[in-house]
Amino acid sequence: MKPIFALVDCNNFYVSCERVFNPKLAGKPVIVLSNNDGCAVARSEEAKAIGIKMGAPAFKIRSLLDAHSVHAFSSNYALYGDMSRRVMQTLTDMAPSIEIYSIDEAFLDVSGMRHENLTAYGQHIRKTVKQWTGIPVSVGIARTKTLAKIANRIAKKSIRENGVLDLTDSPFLEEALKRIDLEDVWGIGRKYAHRLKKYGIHTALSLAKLDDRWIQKLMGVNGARIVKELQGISCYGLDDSPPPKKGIGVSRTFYAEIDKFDDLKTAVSGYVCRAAEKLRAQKSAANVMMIFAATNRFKAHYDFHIATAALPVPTSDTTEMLRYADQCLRQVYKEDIRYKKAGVFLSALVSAERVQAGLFDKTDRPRSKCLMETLDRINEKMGAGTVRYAAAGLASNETWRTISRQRSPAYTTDWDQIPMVA
DNA sequence: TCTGGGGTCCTAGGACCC
DNA sequence: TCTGGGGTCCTAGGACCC
Repeated sequence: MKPIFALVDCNNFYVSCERVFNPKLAGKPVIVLSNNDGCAVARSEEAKAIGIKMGAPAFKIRSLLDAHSVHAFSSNYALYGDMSRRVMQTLTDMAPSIEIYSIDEAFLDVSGMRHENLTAYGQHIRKTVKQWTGIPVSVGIARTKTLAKIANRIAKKSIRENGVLDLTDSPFLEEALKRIDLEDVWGIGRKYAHRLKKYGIHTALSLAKLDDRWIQKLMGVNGARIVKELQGISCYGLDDSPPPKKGIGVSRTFYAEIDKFDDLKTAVSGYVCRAAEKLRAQKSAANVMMIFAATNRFKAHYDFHIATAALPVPTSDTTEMLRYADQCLRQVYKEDIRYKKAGVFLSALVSAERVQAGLFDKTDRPRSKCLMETLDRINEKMGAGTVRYAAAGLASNETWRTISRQRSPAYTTDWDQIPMVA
């Protein structure tokens, strides 16, 4: 049976989350900013219409924001993560199988519904998600994931489609492909679009008509797959149980630059604690740790230094990882450098259950495992950071820490911040 | 003054082996 | 002086995604 995919994509997701709890924002220009209130990472339609670009630095669009009274929010990941879970749960209940592709997108396998009216089904999804979560979504339906992406894009932009477009065996498929620019095709970024345009290829339609071997030479197997997908031949199936991550990283840009070792160590220790938590959450242990620190990449002299530690036994123990992080950081750190960003990468991950103890290992592993489990359980129940390592700093007023001047309340994840209905 | 964070996959080339 | 062929594994870098 040839597959059919539906791509459900939340409209301007972070902005929509803010609007659910603040209805006065409807119809007004709204943006959500990245960490340190740095760049615009989500924009309402009104904000896009004003000319605010994705990723625009806040300081460069300041006058635009003021002139149009744009509502700008700091990122509220606790809120967006929780709203995402609600949307995904709703979709899970409505489809035979689902692949959660990102925080605001999911592919559904709708092959079994091919005799039904898929447009009506799409409308049903839209209505239900909106009703149960308050989040508006668009639905694109097609024979391949790449085509479903395209259908979704058109559904979102075209008023006539009313948020849903089914391109399955559609006579309008060619017309749709003609309307899609190269760089809007899933898997074609700026670089490849530029290269293809030199050969006179400008739309998804001209891409779909390319010769197999020719595109393979230019873009490798991925390019050949994209072309096939555009032709309606499915190369990417539905992946409903994504494998554990192969690497885990935590990094931040500081609000103010750091030049003291102790401050840098406090910052990095915090990131290591968070990375170890993520590692344990997916039941993995790491063989390799990398610590890096860098200066401001927008200044003339850019410095980036990284040190690697091979962990003798794969571990997810925070205490142990903090020790190695300290060693690495001593190799990285230099006086008289003003650091703007630092982070940790954990790689060569293995399943925590299959860790072999080293011959000369002196660590009491069962004991440390028990401690970590207790720590994670308390923090899950009582809120993140209830119990934490002193190494990561107890003060929250250091000048380098990430700031969020315009953060909305944690409406759905904190009892003290739940909206009241009077 | 002020510019995010976290991932994936593929490929080419080097090291090494028989 | 002459200097094969084929395979695997690993790594760095490039390109992409949200």
